[in-house]
Amino acid sequence: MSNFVAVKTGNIKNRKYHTIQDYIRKRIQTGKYPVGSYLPSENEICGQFGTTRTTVRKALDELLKEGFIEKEQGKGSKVLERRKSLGLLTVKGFSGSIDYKVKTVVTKGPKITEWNPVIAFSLTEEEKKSNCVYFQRVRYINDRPVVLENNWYASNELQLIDSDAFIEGSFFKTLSQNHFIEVMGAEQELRSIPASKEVAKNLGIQEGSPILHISVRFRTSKPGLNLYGDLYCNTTDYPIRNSYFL
Amino acid sequence: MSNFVAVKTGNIKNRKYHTIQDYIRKRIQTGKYPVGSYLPSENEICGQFGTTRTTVRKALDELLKEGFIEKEQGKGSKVLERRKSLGLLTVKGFSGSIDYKVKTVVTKGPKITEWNPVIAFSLTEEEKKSNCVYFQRVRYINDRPVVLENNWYASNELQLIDSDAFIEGSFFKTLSQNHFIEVMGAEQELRSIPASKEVAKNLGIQEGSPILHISVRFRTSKPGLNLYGDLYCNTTDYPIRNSYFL
DNA sequence: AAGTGGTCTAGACCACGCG
DNA sequence: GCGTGGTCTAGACCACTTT
Repeated sequence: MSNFVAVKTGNIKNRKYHTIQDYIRKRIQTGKYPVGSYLPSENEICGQFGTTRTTVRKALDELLKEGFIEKEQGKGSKVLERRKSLGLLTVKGFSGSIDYKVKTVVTKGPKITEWNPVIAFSLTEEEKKSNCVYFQRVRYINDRPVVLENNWYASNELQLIDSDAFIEGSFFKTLSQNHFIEVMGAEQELRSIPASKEVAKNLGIQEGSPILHISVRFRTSKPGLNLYGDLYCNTTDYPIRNSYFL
Repeated sequence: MSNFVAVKTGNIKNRKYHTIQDYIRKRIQTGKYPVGSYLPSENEICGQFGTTRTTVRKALDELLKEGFIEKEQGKGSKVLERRKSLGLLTVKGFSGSIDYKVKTVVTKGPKITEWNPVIAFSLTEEEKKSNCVYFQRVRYINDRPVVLENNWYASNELQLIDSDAFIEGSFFKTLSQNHFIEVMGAEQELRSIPASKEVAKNLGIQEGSPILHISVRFRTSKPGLNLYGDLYCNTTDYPIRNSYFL
């Protein structure tokens, strides 16, 4: 009898494992499966959705790839703190180390403006037609400014989010928990350049000293929504780190 | 009856999908499944190994993650050109674009020396005890020197490979095809620094102009073997690119 | 129509972690 | 010893691509 259910499963775009995957992801994003806790066992999930372990495991495998959970044999599937950053460039000391005091200050915006021409990537037609939301942040380590960061996104794709609403100062965390939007990938261009007068002033360094400039486009799970960034990093004391595993 | 076979499958460390995965990977590395060709169909592989599609698909899934193949629904599993570079930093234009003429020249070694203290990562005890193989390369784009690259690895882990033996000038390709060693991941530190006299001379630029310095440790599938790198990049005309997807 | 990969069922035994 | 995730069998139907 339950085979009739099976017949229904192969339907157009109604993949059962997607349903399970989306359900669990949303519960993680809204904190109903808190960070550090364990998901219900695979067999329990089978019961909840009337399916088999093969299908449940496929859903969990996807969440594993997305970085929401990790698996511990003999124990269960644990909800992870943050998404595992795969290849994301991070300032040494940012996120993780306790030896550093980290602070982020929003110095401009968010406000609606025209696109800024410094962006190293070509905008889509839809983005060109739209205005954009812009904001600027300065990141501090041990009370010294280390990164000056400009960000833009198309204002027709996402409302202006006030900086007061940033969860723990993080724009991405806000996107995930309040809008269910996730970062799917990114492209970056890195250059070594002399510091301009404005950058030098913001980072408290000499004009012309070597600065790492990063231009980045983040792609998100919301089609058409990209986040563009323009970062100026003083790497003298805190180099940029990037680790990845296959 | 055939269930008795199932009983045997769960054995210690003899995962059937690993056997299949290793077999296919080795055939790809040695060119028996040439780049661009299609693997035998999943059902054929089932026949060859006396197993079911679930197991074969698990093996192919792993090869997919490792970047050796891609899947095309309705057609088959295709052998990929190179391993998909996940988060690897590459000079814009290197590997892929036809607009650039790329050349690599080995300027020093390979030869056996002492470890160089510039390496930003701490060596393992085994590495400290061993001498190391060192070589230096300069990478050109359109006949202009763009990257000066120093490399080291522990000489007790891998014999000295003569630069003449580098397949297409690539050390990693040589490792894969002749030694079945793959890169499993890497850690990198990036800094923006003024060019030293030696770097300036090698890259044909002014002493003191901003240079991107990358210190990298590649981890390989051979336990204990790491490859260390020390790169100086002139990013004025060719920025460094880094893209990744989840 | 035939062949390929994608999804799914309904079981089974194994290795691991913990009380 | 029991529950958890890890591996595997032996089938089935679906969607996509090509002949």
